[in-house]
Amino acid sequence: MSEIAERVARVLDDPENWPDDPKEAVARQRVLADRVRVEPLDVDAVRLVAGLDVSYATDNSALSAAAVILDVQTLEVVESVAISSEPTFPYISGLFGFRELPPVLEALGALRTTPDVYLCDGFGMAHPRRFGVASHLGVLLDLPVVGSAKSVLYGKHSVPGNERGSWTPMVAGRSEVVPDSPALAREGAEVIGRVLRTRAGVKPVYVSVGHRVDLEGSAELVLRLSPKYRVPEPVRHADRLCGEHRKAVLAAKG
DNA sequence: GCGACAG
DNA sequence: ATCTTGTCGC
Repeated sequence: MSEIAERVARVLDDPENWPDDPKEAVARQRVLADRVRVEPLDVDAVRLVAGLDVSYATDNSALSAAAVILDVQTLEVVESVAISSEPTFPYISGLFGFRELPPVLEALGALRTTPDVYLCDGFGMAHPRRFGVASHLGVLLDLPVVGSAKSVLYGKHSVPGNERGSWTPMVAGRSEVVPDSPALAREGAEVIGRVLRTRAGVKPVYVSVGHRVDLEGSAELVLRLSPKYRVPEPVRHADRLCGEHRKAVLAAKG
């Protein structure tokens, strides 16, 4: 059993990690959020990235997770895993991890290749309690995780330029005030993420630090992983795979 | 009290 | 997230 598989087993087996009540879940987030660490990410040193995603039926009857490892240089799939299970926690905005991480962890435990970085479809620190699913996963396993979301949950920002690669900062807070230069220069502006245009003229993605990476490196990595489409390749592959897997399991069950 | 609300 | 036809554009 790999080192990561062992960590996964310990994390899944600890009841403390899986509250069944939203109130307890929020309390748990506040505790774990203190363990989030920002560390430099040397993008040039990254070889393998694992994209993660989850798919589920509207009626909550099934839920599948996929982990797909890609070579950053060639963007070719090195290994992929998909598993299926049932939801154990409801969908509540801000409490994603408690619903999606159990199956994601199961998939990660089945991987035989060890990626350098993990990429989640969701937020890291750009979250009301600075503890989105990417941070949640990162802290549970103490591994480097980057968050890449498709819409905003929390924070304010202005709109980046239309060219691929342009970006604007996401700042903590809920007011209508956008973080223009004076606002950022102002003391106390807390940058929690980055709005990144990965494709010219197309809606941007929202990048944030999950755990043990930094925002600059995370954004650079996401941009490299999105040479053609809005969503970074590892997540696109994982999205497609878990969707197919869920349908296949559904068909098999009848 | 009211509006917002990742996937 | 999922359910889905047609449609606009490179």
